Amino acid sequence: MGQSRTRRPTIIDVAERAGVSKSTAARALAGSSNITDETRERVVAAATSVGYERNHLAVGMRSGRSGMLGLVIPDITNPFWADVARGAQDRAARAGASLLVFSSDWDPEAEATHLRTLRRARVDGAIVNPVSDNFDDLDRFGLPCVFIGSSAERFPDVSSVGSDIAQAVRLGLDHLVARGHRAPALILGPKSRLARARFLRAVHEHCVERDVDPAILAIEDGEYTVEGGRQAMRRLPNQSRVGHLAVFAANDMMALGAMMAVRDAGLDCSRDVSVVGFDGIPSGEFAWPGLTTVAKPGRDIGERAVESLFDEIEHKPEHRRIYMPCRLIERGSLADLSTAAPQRVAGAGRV
Amino acid sequence: MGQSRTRRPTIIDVAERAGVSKSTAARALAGSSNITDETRERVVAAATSVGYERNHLAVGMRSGRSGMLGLVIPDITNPFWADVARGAQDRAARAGASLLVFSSDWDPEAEATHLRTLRRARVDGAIVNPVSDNFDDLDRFGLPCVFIGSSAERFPDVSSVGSDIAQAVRLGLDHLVARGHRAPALILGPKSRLARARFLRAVHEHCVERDVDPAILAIEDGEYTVEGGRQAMRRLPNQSRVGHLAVFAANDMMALGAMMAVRDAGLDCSRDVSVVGFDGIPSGEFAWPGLTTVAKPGRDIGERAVESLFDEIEHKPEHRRIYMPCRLIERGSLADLSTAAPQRVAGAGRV
DNA sequence: ATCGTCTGCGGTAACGTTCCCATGACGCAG
DNA sequence: CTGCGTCATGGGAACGTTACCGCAGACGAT
Repeated sequence: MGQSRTRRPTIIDVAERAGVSKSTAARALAGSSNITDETRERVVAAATSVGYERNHLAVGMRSGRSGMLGLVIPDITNPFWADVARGAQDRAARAGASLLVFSSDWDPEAEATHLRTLRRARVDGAIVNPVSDNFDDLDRFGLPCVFIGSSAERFPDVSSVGSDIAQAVRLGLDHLVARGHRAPALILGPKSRLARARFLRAVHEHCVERDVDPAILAIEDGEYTVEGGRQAMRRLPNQSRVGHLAVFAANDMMALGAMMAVRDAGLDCSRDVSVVGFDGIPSGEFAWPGLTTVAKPGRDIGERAVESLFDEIEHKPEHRRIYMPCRLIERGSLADLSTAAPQRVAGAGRV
Repeated sequence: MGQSRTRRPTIIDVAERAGVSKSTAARALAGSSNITDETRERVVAAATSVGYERNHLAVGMRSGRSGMLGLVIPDITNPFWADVARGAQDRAARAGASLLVFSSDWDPEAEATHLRTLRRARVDGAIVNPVSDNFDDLDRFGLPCVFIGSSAERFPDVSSVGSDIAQAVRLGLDHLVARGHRAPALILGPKSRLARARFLRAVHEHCVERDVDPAILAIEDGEYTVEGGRQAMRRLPNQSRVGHLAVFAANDMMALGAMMAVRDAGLDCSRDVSVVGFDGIPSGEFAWPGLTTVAKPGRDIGERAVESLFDEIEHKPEHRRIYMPCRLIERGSLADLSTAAPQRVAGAGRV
């Protein structure tokens, strides 16, 4: 309504008002060297009185630093990634930087487009969950860069932050074993994804330590979606062999889909089938039964990624790989077979 | 790895390479007037060969337009708001603009801080879900601005985009009535929120049209959270009076909380109690039973908000209020009493 | 008293872009 | 042949900021 559509005041307006040169005004506002207290106060007073606000574009132009960071994630609509974005945004804001967020939709082309946009916007650096497998595309960023997620492993020369999948798998399996499920079936992501391989490797190691032959584990693949989990569950050998089927899914969405498949089949989750997920998305809390899952610290990952990115921008050339610990969230989707009358599975002992 | 850490090429580099002046290079790259085809081609070739990319900071500085927009929402972690952000981001990208996203956490102070940050970043405009009730704070933006959400009603002089709550309530109530629930209880948000009043008004109108006295509706308030819904549900007069309790919640999170309270009480949702939500968040799909809800078009709202913001920036001074239609998502949380043997409620007729 | 040094401040250039104006070449009409 | 209009191009300024350099005055030391 009443807001005057006039030009925003510049440092020159401030200088004139304070009766000094713009150099002096700039120095006073920068807070630094060789200024009389009296002058500084006059400048500061003038600045607030005209409502001066430093123009970041001009600063960026002069300094070569825009004070902006980019974040490219597969899907801001997925609560896990939103959590990452949230952490990154907070951490950036604390350092006085702003965050440009883009969703790549798992599309390498969209990813490339967004990265070009970020470069043009002159962001100081970017955090990317690489969807593309193409090293050349990524190498040509010409931008300080930090990767998120397992696929980052593909690019050994770029700093990365991710969750500690080995520890997470261990957490999930320990819990399963403690509840009497010694050889759970696995629902994994597409074979093309590196995360799948890492998950599987961790499972194998855990099995070997427990003298369980990993080969006996039933495995189904699917897309990282509800529908993918649902279909994978349907393909899983049903519990003809064992009295109770336990499933460890590599993703909460898939786990929820698996639970739906269980219901579709007229069975009961946790009585007939146990499900453990991986991610820690809020939907798992509202499912019935609540989804027991291994939660990734999305927010922390976002924060650490920004910190790593700052290091990268400062040319501290220590490319690092950071793995954040996950934690188990126990809800109702896992049956406790350990205290119940031992069934075939629980009593199977070492296979 | 091998990327050279050299200076990014400027238009002057392009000009030199093409053997023309920077003015000519600029004209050629702008695609416009009075350029020989031959020169233009030479410049374009030079540009691609040195990998030139226009510096948006410099453009912004020269033109006074940064090509960036701001979005301030309560919580990016909430899927509904993430959806809004997604729509806004897409629409902005289509117009060649970038989006700065901030979460205010329902905190007026954080909101003010973020708006200051946006002003300093020299965004061309901002989309805000106003948390603050303080008109002065908001008026002093000095930024082209579009509001989202019901609270925007408080500020009649600012364009706004929101969901059509009247239509949404009608949709929900029509569905409830069609299923035989003539007088559902309501779980609403805090009295301070304008959205509550609008919701309630729409309910009243609907009741009056059906010759139902609105006063007979049981109403409980709560925070817009799962816990808020859970507690509100507990306070609701239980079904001593009526055989079956139907609840219309003003928010999906509250609806999910209500469903949890039903389970806590040892009752069954949809057999003993029906619940209808409002928002359309994904969690409602995975709850059991699936949450029947009125879904807001978050993504569309984000897109339209950006379009309105562009109008605002162009100084088209038609402050407008846009209400987007909602749609019903039918899942399992609502019992159908219309076909079943009419119970007391269904048979109650007009009260 | 003179010289050197230090301190506070002003002038100016530079970041990369675009826009306005000037300049020179060329064609065409008088 | 001259004058004028048109068109492609070049030169320069401006956007707002900061860093560097230089200058003037003050003050201590010789």
